[in-house]
Amino acid sequence: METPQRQQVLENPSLEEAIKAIKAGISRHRTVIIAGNCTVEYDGRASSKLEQGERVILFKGDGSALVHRPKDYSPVNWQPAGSLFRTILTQDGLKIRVFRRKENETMEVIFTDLAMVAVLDLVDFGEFSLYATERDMQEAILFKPELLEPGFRPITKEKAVDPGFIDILGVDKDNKLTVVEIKRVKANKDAVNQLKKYMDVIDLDKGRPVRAILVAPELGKGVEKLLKEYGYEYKLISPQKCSEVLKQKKGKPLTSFFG
Amino acid sequence: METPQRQQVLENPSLEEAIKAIKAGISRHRTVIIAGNCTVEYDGRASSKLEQGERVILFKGDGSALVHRPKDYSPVNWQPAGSLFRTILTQDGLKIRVFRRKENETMEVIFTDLAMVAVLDLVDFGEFSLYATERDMQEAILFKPELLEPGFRPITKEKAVDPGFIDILGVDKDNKLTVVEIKRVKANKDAVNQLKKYMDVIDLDKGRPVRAILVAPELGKGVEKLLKEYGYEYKLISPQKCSEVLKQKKGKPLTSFFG
DNA sequence: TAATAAATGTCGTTT
DNA sequence: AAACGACGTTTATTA
Repeated sequence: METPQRQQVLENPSLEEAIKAIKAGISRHRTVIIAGNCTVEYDGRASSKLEQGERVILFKGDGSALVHRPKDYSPVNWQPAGSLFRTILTQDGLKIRVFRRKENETMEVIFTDLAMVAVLDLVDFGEFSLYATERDMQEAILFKPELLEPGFRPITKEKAVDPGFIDILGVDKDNKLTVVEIKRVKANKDAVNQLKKYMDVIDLDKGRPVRAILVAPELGKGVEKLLKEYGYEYKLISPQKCSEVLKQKKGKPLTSFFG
Repeated sequence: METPQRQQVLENPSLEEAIKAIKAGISRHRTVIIAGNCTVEYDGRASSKLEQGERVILFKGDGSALVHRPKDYSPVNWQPAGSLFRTILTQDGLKIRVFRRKENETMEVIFTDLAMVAVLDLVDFGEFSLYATERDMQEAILFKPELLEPGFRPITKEKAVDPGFIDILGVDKDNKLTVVEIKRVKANKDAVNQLKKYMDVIDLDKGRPVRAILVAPELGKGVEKLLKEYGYEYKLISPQKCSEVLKQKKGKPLTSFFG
């Protein structure tokens, strides 16, 4: 009886050697890394063809797959999680077919030469925390409304109106209704238009003066002018600052979760 | 004198063994794959912290880096091409610092245990061709205008107007000016609004009736209604169909290029 | 360098 | 299942 290995690494294996390890790895939902000469075809929402060349391909236990060339951050071909893998030895080489039912998409990788095959049993329960998202900014302003301006009091968050959701709806020190739109990066004209959509329906509903404030760390070209045209205001707040405020509130950010 | 190896694969190496291979690989712009137990910290536009766990990390010769957990298509942390790597052995473990000057961003991976280190010299000049992009659809309609409707004649493509670029501007069989907006996936309300922005300035400029046609393989909810409100039209064309047409035109798609 | 629009965008949330 | 918006979006194109 064989001892189950936690990992298996093959260097320059034959296709026959490799296929056994790959099939075993995939069926056990291991992480399979293959480096070698291959072609890739994709057919689905679009279609693509990648000619012969040496790449690194990752097959993960959740059914996601990535084809990485020796350059670039983004994979040249891929399929998201939930795909099905089928590995067979053909006369063209070692073929791994990745099928995603949801989008009826297929990606086929055919290896002619293998430099390395690694089958790994990765254990990863590490917590991932991302700080300074737009949600963090919203939370920070709700927790400490004076970040926006003295006397501001939030009424609701994610207030549903016809065109969508108002990030924060509140009243200012003079009890005037105030619509707050938050962007965590430089705000462009679209952000102002989004704000205008909310203002249009708010105006209709109440028929009384309402303030509109765009919150962002920076404004894009022509955005200040556009804000002036509509009579809206701008408040510079950085996501970093909000992150700081949230750290006071609690040890962990909202966006923490467990693997 | 050593024979320069084309690749080096270390299984369960010590940090001391590994660092030599990694440093050599990075300095020669090789593709370096590391699997092992690590923590990751990121600081830049946002910031993040990833606690201990086993992952696969890719470092590419162009300065891109990816941290992949055993699940998910997308990397949990990354840096795009152009980043600088610095590898050092600290008392916390083997630390690889990835710095991107452009955004002033830093990603730090600290390995405490290594399952595998692979340094590969990948050679990849394979041509990549992607079919059925929005650009392909535009080209197809320009090449065979009857795809849109009989008698249609394009005047210009990518016509610059104040809000942006009109995909195709042409005249119909009755010589009426026609604005064509192309979407390669299901068109939503934004597509209609984009079309409206163009129509607003076209109307202003000419003061004569203009047709607006939204081209897409499908319409989202409420889009047909919105089109009717504005008096715009819809023409169903699939990117696949356009791809077919282009194949007639020439052997290769427009979007082919060389590595 | 900044702005704009596309992407096999992906990914979450809500209807 | 579709719609909607955020994303450390990334990427390409153009002014």
